[in-house]
Amino acid sequence: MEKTFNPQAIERTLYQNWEEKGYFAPASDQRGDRTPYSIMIPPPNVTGSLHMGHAFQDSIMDALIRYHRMKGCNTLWQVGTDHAGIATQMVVERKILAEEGKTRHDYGREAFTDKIWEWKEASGGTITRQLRRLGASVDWDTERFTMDKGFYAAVQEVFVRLYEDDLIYRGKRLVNWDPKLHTAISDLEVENKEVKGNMWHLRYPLADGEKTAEGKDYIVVATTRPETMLGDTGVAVNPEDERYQALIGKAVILPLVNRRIPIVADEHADMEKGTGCVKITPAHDFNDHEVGKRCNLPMINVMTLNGDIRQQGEAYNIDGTVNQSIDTAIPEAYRGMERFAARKQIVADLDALGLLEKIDDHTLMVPYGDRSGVVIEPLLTDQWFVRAAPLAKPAIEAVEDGRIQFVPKQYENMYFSWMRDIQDWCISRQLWWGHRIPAWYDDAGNVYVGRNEAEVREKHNIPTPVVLTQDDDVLDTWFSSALWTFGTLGWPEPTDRLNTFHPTDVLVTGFDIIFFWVARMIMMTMHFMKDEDGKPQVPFKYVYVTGLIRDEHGDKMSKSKGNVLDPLDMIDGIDLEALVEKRCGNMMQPQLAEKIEKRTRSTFPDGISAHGTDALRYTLYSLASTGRDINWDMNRLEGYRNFCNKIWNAANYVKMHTDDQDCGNGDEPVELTLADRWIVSRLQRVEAQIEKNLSEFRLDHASQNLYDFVWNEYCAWYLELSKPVLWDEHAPAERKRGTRRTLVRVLEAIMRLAHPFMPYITEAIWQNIKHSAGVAGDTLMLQSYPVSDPARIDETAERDIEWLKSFITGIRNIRAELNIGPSKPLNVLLRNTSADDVARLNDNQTFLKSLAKLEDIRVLAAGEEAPMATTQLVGSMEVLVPMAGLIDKDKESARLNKEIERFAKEVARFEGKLNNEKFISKAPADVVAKEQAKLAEAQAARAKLEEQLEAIKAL
RNA sequence: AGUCGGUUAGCUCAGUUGGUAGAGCACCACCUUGACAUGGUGGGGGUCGCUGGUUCAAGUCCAGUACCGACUACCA
Repeated sequence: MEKTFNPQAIERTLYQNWEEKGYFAPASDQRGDRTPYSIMIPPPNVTGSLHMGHAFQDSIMDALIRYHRMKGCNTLWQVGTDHAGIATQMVVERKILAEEGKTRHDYGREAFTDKIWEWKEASGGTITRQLRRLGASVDWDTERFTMDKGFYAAVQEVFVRLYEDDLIYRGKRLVNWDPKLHTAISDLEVENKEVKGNMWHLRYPLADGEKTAEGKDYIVVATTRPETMLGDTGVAVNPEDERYQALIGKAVILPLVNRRIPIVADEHADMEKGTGCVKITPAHDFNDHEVGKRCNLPMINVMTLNGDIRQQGEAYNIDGTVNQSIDTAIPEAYRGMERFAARKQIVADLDALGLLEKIDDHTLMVPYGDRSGVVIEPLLTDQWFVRAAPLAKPAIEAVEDGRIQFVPKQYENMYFSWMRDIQDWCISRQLWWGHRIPAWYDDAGNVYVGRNEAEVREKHNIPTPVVLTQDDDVLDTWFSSALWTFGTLGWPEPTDRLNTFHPTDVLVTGFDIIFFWVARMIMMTMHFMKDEDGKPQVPFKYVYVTGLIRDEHGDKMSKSKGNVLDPLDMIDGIDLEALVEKRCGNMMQPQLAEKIEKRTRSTFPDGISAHGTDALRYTLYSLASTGRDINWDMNRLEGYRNFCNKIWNAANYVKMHTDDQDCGNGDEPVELTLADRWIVSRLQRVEAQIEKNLSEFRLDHASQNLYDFVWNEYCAWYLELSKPVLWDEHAPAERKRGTRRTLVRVLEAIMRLAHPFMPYITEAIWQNIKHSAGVAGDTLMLQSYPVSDPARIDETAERDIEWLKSFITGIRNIRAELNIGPSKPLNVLLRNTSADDVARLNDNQTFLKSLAKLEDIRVLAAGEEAPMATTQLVGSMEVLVPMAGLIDKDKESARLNKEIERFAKEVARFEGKLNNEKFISKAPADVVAKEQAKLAEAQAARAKLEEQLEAIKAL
């Protein structure tokens, strides 16, 4: 082993070896009871790269997988990537525009999708390479892609069956239209942002000479979108509204357009808001659309797919059929105008006509496309939808009755609130990259759905001369990823893999995609996957919802903020210039570069040093608490890098004393010291803690348990306690043998315990010590996970070591207080010793002398006068360090006074409690007894310290 | 507007069924002793957002309140 821990020297070769040997595959391992345990990786975008969120979630999955694999489960971690429709298509479109000045239309559909496949082949490996660096023990043999052949078949099958079950339909509906990307998007892909805008109050003249109650010949409607008035087909007032009772059923003349539109009564109109009159544009507003349905108002579409004003409106009845009776002319002035320009013009024209009552400032929520960043337009188009409510019902029940559990549980609320009010899901996208919808049309516009054209022809008896054309649209990416748990296992074929590994055990994901993915996966899986009794199968038993990793200030990591941290840079390190280039180069908004550069230079003046994968992973585990936001902290990373170093050096020490030595693996007798028995006992406890915390997905606690044990017990105390035994030439062979054996076996157990968290360093060390520890095997990965054995918990040894520790700490305390160097040997005297103290003293002279650097320890004889000394208490025993000439009277008095005060406070607190009648009578007896014992102890301590103070003063 | 989080040491965060507040980093002092200075030893530092209530006992349970945040819906 190298002298200092150097992660880069070990990581790559270890991973390669694991992968080559096939240890990640379920079949590689034949130990244990082989209970299936499976996790499906949330498929990252195929052309993406690993960010902190991936590193976080994948590290958690790897820990769970490695833990269960070591426990002897038949373990599958399914890996794969997502074709990521819009995201990938956009990347390639941008690329060809930048490199060739072409658009996708220059290429044509087929050539363009070929181009994307090329790009996928070229850059698709990045994220999987990075997964390897992270140590992810995924089963590479069965890697999947959401557009591979098998998945394609699964998607077609699902679509066809849902259509046959009347759970998919096509229709002209109002959808969220992205005028830049030219596609419909689902509700979830719309981001509502608060924007400062205006409210325009418009006068609509009444028809037929009608007058309002106030005698005016117009009514006033308020709107934030005046341009849509071109498509108004009514004005609504509340049926209860007395002001307008007389006008219901009458009409207004729509200004500029001069269309006569009715005044209708609908509860949508709020009497409290504005004037109480609302213009109704059923083709351009979701609420108005509903009003249109209720009041049977036609819809007039006045916008193009670009979001410009049409040359001529399109009229539909509310059921979507074409309406030819309405005049859909659009005033010439606005034809072809961009939507926001049209808004300006229309307002100006209304003003000129004296129809603009007033303009108010108004803050409103505006919908933006999450990919394009442009304002979304509600638009009437033909789209495919999934009827969500029937699918949601069993999916809700599965969470209600606990077949699926969210961890932390609070996320169930989020799930329920969305699922119980679920809207139909628009699944068609006007893109080229994705799963093409398996629907065909004939010239008459009839639609046929089937697995392929041949099937469609056969089923519907369509002769060859009839031309069928396939639907141009593709499916929402989330439609295919909703099939991930069973699609990856071979469905629709009834494969062994499906039978063995479905339902999966746990889904690890962020709360941000509960709606996008988790909910839809539950719905789809429960519809298609049934167990032997025909009951719906859930996709997974647990949903472990992680928080989102943010930067050190709690800000979301984003390229435009320049605060993105690349997990690979944590592992391998990066110099400042490279980091600046990475953050500022190739930016969509170059004007931010200067600010980002400045920020980067001040946050990382020396770049980022290499910390290794294990340190990165350990940091992620330690941060994996139940909160929703997780603030990244470089200091923690450094702390855990140090932890790795600590482990490495401890292993060096162990090797130094065990390599080629008799480690008690044969038949020779061994003697176990108190320290040996103690560390074995403590090991059982930490094993139990880790087991419990892993079962509750508290990896933060588990990693903390391990850290405490390794650093504060094994390294800080046990290794020190082993030294006097191993250094002592005269120590009996069986004792040395026992200590060597314990030393190396506990280290070996620690390596197994820690392996799911820090796979590299543990494997590297384990390979070095396995022989001394008396274990065989090619890899730590397939060793059994340590199980706590309650029979090996030794409470006596634990109490004895506590005594020893407080003795040693007491001496160290005196050294620090009196400025006595750690290497200066001391003589100590003991007073007020109990039988236990004497016994412990006799058993542990060597330990005490070595760790506290003592020359002699002697119990004061009865009646013997104690010399001038400074004192520490170990329970009721007094440890005296004679201070011939050393004493600083003032300093020592001050120290004693401080101690006395501390105990006096305690005494007061306990006395107060115990004098409380109610406490005595109501608190449980054991609590009272404990308080009494504490009081007595504090009182005794105070008394002794006071005695000493007197003695000092008397000097 | 609704739902759900958060508010604990200078910073980032733990705190499991109510029983005298913890970690890492930072800080102070001392120490290069035969695993480790990416280290060791000792130490300082918190009226647990605020107000009430339940209880012998509240960071922990209940009610209210302030601030911060997320999500959902809506605002003509």
